Amino acid sequence: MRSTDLSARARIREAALVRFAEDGFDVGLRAIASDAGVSPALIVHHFGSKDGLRAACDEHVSEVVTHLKLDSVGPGGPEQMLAQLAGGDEHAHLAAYAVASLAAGGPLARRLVDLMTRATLESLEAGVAQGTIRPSRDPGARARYLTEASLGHLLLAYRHAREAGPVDLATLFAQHAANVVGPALELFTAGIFTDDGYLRAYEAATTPTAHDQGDES
Amino acid sequence: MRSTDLSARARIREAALVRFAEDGFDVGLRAIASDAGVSPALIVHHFGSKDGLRAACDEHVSEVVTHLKLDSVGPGGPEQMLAQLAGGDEHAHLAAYAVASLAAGGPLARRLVDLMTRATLESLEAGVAQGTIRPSRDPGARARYLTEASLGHLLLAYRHAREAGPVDLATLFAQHAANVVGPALELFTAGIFTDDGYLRAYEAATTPTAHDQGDES
DNA sequence: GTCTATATAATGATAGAC
DNA sequence: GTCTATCATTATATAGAC
Repeated sequence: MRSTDLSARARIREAALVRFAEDGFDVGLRAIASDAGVSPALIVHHFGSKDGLRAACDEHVSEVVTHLKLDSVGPGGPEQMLAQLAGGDEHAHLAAYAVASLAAGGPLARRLVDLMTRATLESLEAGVAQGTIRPSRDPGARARYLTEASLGHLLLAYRHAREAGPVDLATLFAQHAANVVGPALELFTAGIFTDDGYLRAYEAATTPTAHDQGDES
Repeated sequence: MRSTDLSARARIREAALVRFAEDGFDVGLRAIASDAGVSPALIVHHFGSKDGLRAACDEHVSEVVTHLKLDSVGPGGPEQMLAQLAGGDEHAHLAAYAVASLAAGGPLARRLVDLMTRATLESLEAGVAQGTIRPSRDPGARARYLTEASLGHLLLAYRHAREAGPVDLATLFAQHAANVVGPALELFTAGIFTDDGYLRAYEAATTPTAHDQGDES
């Protein structure tokens, strides 16, 4: 909490956060330096290298997201966490950076996926306890599956929108939700199979009977 | 079908296909030229520019994939199409390029997503006719939702694997399938909600009653 | 068609004055 | 801490000989 935190170093990090989110991680140091109103050399002086700058951005976002009180995920999926981060307050550019980071990959991406998986698991288990969500054979695998699938879906939509032009996250989330809610509710309510033949066959193959157990030949 | 097709031009395109897939689209012309055993200038001579080279790769893959007889998608999802392309025969590097292209975005990506969405729709409708798949309120939206979600999920796994090291597609597909089959079958068989409250509420809000219709004030 | 040699532009990073 | 000036590298693309 040094007072220098409000100075050039923080200004550079903020500018980088925005530039990385808007133009991708291939953007040059000169553009960031120009946005921050400093010289390119000062960036290197403060962060060591471009990777150091990105690492500082990652750490900052990771810290804020981790310590943020997020509502339960609910049936909308983990993209609600991002939408919540993006919505309204001054964390909007953090959300933009988080989404860009998820789309581009890198160290922060895995952390965010894990974080959302955990939140999804908690939400699902709460639903199970309440009786609104069906129990699962493997709750952890289900939470990871649902989280990664809906996140991957969102990132596909994000990339698609980005290729058309600058992305407004609020618009993106709204349009994506509109496309997804119907089919998702349908799927989550009744599945797509008319009977449980596939699942029963899979369970029969993966959960060995008492007779099969201990027979390794 | 000119005989020159077997010469340097084709060799460059093949080398580019492999390099783009393995190292991403940021790879330099020098690396591709070296692989093809030609000078960088010859690449520009034949393809005009680096983008021209990529466009030629896109077109080649697009053409092969479009004219390929692919089995129906089935419950495994659209990644089966890619796994089928990758498996066995000499199209393996085309599949690698297709996956890399899907992961990185660009013009080919949208074409492939559309293609797989159509295949998924056909497969689902066949299942509906057979009685194994439940009918949908909006079959087109459902096919797109399922295709994009499972593709997005696969691409997340692909990127994750790539960041660890070189990717063998067959291994990737196998591991991803192993992680996904259980939760997917569970979801596709019975959903995750214990009752249809959410869906009924959504349907009530989006399908206006006879009384509501025509009332736009 | 294919090459060597080069032009031109942009990058990340450094040196050293202030 | 912050700057100017510059270096070294790499990139795509071009010019022109053969």
